[in-house]
Amino acid sequence: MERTLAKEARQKTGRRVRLCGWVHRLRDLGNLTFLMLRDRSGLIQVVLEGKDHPELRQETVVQVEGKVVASDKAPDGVEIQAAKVEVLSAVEYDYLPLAVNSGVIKEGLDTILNHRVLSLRNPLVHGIFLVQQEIVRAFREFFRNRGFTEIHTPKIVAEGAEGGAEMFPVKYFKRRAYLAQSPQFYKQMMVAAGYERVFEVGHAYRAELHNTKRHLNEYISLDVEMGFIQDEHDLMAIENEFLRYLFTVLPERCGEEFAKYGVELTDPGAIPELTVGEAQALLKKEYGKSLAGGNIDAEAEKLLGRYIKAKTGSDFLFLTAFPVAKRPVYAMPMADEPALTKSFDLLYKGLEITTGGQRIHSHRMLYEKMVAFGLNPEDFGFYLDTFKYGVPPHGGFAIGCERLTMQLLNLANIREASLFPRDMERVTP
RNA sequence: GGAGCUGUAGUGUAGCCGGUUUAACAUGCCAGCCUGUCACGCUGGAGAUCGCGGGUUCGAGUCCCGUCAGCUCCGCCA
Repeated sequence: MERTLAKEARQKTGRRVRLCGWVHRLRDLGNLTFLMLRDRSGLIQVVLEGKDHPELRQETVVQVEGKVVASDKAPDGVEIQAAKVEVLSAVEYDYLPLAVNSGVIKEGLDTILNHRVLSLRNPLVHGIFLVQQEIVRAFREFFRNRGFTEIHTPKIVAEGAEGGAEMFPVKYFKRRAYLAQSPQFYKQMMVAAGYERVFEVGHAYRAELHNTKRHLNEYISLDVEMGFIQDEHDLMAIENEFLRYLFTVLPERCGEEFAKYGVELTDPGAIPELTVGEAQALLKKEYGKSLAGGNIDAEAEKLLGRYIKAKTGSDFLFLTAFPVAKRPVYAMPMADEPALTKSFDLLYKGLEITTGGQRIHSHRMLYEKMVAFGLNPEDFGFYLDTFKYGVPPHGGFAIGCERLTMQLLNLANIREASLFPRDMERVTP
């Protein structure tokens, strides 16, 4: 008999089916036992009559055969009257280290992460990665539909995009290499290679000594780079469009998950913008907070997020016109204001989820910038050489996938949005 | 790199200005009863050398030092 998923049982009411899954919960009433069966599609109630069952415990892997019956007394109006229950795989634990079947997560983050396979079985935790999957899927769909090519760039690299201090060194045969902190150089090179528009879903590695609820040392970067732009506003426009698409598609594809997290997604509309200068003036005026040249710290991000939400109703805010000193060497300076760059950040609920901007496409300008930044152009040979052969005006941005997931679901810690987070202390599981 | 906080059954917490219990509560676990549960209920039971090491003291889960682990924040960033 073909396997039926919990979700599909309803369509087979009156028929005999075979279901497979885990014992989510047992309610033993003596001569009657209710078994909640969990599979990848969800939960369904199985009714076992009599006392004669195989040894069932929570999380035992079982196969059930029985008739699908519609019943007002069943949790979802449908249940399985079991004729046969078979243990496919027994459990051997003394205690479950965490509650797989609770509606709320009471365990601490450490317990959740140490027992990741079990915590991911909890439907609430499970849902986080269904949402994340849909974010990535929507990202791919959206950009493919606009003529972007999906690329895969190396994660073992020779030099960093912003220096070398925050990179993980790798012993690479007889020399030293690093884990890529960003696909920056390579995605620009793919624009130059004639693909014009590229995107990548890939890991980025940061050896920063940070230990906060919004930082990981390994994270998924949703990268975009496109050629033949007018300026950074083209990039902001397409990111804005992507977010509107995402917010349309997510409720359709994982509305249940958002409901569980009590989140309602509404069209972000046109995202408001402030220059860094305007934002600083506003922070000074509204909150008496002064910041050093071009700096927007974490507290400022939160305040701006709150302010914009109150003023415009938007959860998003673009910050633009960052000073040269606050941006990497490849950031395009403004023609009429060379101390500022054509770059932007995107805040979502008071947290930076994107950095982007127009890049320098002139070989000479880039070379001179590197010298001005105290970098040795020879260290960037293959990247710098690219610009000798005709690179269109271009730019791009990157979205932190875990950060977006976290903010969408209002998670308290970014580690919850990573299957197996890597932070300063954690390399296992 | 800097700063602060926490560590008590499987899990989540209480107890913490030294002595009142055999360290409490919830949940989970085990056993028994129950044919409509849905966080099932009821009865009974097991489960903690209070992270580890040292010190102060007549006496330490409680105070001090060290150590390990975790969390949070700053800088930096997605």
